[in-house]
Amino acid sequence: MMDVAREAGVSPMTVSRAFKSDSYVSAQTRKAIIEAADRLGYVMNSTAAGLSSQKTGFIAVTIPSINNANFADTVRGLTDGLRQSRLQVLLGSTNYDVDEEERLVRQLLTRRPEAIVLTGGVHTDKCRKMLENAGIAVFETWDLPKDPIDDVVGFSNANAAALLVRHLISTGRRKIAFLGGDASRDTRGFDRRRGFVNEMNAQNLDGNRLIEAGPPPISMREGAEAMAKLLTLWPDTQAVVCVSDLAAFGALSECQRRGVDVPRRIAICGFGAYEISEICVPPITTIDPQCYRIGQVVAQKIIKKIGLEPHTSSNTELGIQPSLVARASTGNY
Amino acid sequence: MMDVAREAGVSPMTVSRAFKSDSYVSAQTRKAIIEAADRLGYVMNSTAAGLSSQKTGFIAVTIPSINNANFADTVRGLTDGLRQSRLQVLLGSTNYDVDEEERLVRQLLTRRPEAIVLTGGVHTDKCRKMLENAGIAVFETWDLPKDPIDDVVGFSNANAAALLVRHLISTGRRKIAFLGGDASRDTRGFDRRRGFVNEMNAQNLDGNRLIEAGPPPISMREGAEAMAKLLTLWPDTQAVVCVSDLAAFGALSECQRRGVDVPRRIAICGFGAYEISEICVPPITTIDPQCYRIGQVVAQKIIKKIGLEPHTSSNTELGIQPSLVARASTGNY
DNA sequence: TTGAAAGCGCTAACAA
DNA sequence: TTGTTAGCGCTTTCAA
Repeated sequence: MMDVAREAGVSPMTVSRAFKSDSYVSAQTRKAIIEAADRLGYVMNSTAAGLSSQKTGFIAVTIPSINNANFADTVRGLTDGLRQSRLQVLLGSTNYDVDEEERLVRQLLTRRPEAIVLTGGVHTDKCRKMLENAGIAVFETWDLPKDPIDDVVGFSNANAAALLVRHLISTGRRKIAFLGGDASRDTRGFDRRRGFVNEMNAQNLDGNRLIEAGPPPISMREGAEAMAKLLTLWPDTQAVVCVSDLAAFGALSECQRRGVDVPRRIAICGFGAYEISEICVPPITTIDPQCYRIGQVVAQKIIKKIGLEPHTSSNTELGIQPSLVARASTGNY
Repeated sequence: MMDVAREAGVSPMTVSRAFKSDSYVSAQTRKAIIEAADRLGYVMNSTAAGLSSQKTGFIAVTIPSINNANFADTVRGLTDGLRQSRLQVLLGSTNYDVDEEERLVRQLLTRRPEAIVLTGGVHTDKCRKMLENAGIAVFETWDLPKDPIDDVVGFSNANAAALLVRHLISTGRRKIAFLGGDASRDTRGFDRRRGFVNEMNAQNLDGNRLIEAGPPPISMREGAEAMAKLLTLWPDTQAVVCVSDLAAFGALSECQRRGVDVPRRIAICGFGAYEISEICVPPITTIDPQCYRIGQVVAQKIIKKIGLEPHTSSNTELGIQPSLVARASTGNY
């Protein structure tokens, strides 16, 4: 920066100002400085800027897996929402594991992000404590935790699953199964199963047709295998709620392979409104959790909060309303 | 850190050492320091550490879209490969746009990453210059640029497409179409099309059956629409090479909707070895570009290079060998 | 194995 | 609108 200042014939401080869009620098001085910087191939050093200003410009984000279109959509919403700001997403993935999440959160906090966005509302005690101590805005998403750390932008996975159950019942099905992972890690998947069981019981139906397809996340292949298991165990099943569209598509493909008619012989629904559920034949009934919108809303809230500093907890939990998308895979019974 | 030092009864320098796994600190001193830090809720400040040591621990990575399982797999391979090191991925997406890439690269370089990993080998002049000036290892991936900036871990998209053409010809097809985006942005998609046309010409076949499905990336829906167009324009087409598995699955779904038999009436192949191509009915012939492996290899190279500093260009371009995965969607002609 | 002094490259605060 | 001074929280270097 000193080199640029010398080249442009100004003080380093003026160079610093020229690189911040808001600061008061005369247009021609700024132009001269930018040109000098270009000539010298100078690129700002955000590390030094962050140390000095105590503002790193980072928004830390944790997702279970980078390989999941739902979470990727939330990150897109967040990134797009922050594009016009000085803020930049710093992303890490937890592999659906709270201990891994704790490690990741610790690592991310060393970067002094100005806010942190978590997927899910279940964390280790240590992790929770670190987050509370960090003195920054904390967002829990994709869930509705009973005792939130700070702010929440999410929805009830249990209620969303119940929506599917009622839809299936309204189309005349009674013998309904749930296909998901084991309850070990994916708490959102577990909540969906809980929502399924509760709603089945509330409707005086048997909520015990549960197929476990291994540790989350469930792949298409595992969905197919689980469907094979289901057809063997309870061949009279009339409908199945799958923990995600990927599992649901796997299940559908297994039916196609076996010549099992969907939806007449068995109805299938998924979760997540992945593109595939819209395009496959028949298209799959699903829940749209509004992934992109979750990210967008978090971005808006962050911009609003980081304006008023230091962090003032305004804590207006925002419920997302997942919507049922009824399609042919649950029609014509 | 001074507070922790006071709490533990040592100097700040000793605390600093205690937090670096390699440094010489007696086991009991370290234990006391870690406990003191825990009591105080202290978390290291990587910003200050980075400024002082001139090592930020960041590896910058650019991908066209976070919403693409192929690139996500490469990022996974990279992240997994760096897990045991002190290095952390700093990810950004370019939206398949070189100008956006330039902006992103500039932003990422302000964070002073110790290496940068790019998707693709086509960049703006300014972007290239910035990268050359940065004095860090630069990796171009998913491509085989003629004039690489530094190091390369990729493959020839054109050759991979030719592989598919030869496969289709070997199964008896002659009237073959290509289904992809317009050539505006996705240079890898464009290279695949080029490889298709060249190979068709080399085999004395008509390489002009090209369907453009809009700006990249091509969604499943656009793949379906493009297939509809293809069946109208050239109804006697015997096979179609799609720019990606997503487009291919869209095309397949359109055939199912119309009762067009795949592979007897028309064969379909894709690109990318996405999970869907393996699970759908019939499974889709594709190219496996070894996404995860690309990331793994880059991680290995980075660890090797960042050891020997400052950056010594060892520049051993590593060719990835994409493999053909022949499946039912191109069988039984 | 531990400590003291200096400084990484920038920005806040104040002055002109 | 521009400049001066001090210091952000660590690590490097050198000494003990």
